[in-house]
Amino acid sequence: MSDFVITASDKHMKLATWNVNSLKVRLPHVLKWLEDNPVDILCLQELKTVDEKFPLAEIEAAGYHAVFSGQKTYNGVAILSRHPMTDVVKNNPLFEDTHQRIIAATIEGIRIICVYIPNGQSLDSDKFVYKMNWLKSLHEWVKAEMVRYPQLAILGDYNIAPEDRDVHDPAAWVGMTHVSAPERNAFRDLLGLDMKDAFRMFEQPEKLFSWWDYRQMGFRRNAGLRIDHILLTQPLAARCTECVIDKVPRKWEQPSDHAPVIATLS
DNA sequence: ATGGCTTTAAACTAAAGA
Repeated sequence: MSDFVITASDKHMKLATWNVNSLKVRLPHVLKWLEDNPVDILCLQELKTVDEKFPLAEIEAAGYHAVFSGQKTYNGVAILSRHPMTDVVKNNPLFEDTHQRIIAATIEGIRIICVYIPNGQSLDSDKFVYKMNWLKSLHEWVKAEMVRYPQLAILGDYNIAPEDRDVHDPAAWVGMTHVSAPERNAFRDLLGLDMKDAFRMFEQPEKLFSWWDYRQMGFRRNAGLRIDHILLTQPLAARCTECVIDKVPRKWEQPSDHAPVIATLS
């Protein structure tokens, strides 16, 4: 009998991430998307609202627990989960930050880290220095967390297109943030902690992105970048059977400029 | 074309995003 007991780590799980670019504006999209895609865990970025205005009642009515870390106007992250969450941590304890860009929780034995990595603005800006310092500190923290939590996933908006094939027009992006060598090295350093980019574990369509510029009909021209990622430690990567980007909500009225990314664990 | 589009906060304009 005990041979057939299903333990938490054997449960089929779907993990997703979505930069919603204002939860106030996009709440109807989030609720509709969860109806169509009842994932176990959804990490959200760019809430752009304070915690007092987080739509907890609506999220709970949809069958989800929620933990969140918001601020006025900018940034803000949340984890929605069908299962209870424990050991919630807001921001990287190794990095003093006035921005709310990280929230972590343990769900069904999996350590989930939801990140909104800084944009960087331009390579010669103070914001780029901030982005690189932020990434360096994230690496240090994740390295330590992996020892405590062998089953660890980092989901979010990385604001890094890891390779040229993740960029609609690599020539047009030369010298821009999101594609520079230091940013790509920082992404590779995270993979170097023995993590897998879930999307690249599988055969994927060419030119599939997770963000498209609002301007100049970026989505219709497929002028996009793949900057939203799900990184998995080996024990989770071994269970990952699929990773997809869902372009459907990008076609809805008044969409976020990002699309959700979903990983399935067996 | 330091433009293009969207959001927020505030105030009829500016900052930030990517």
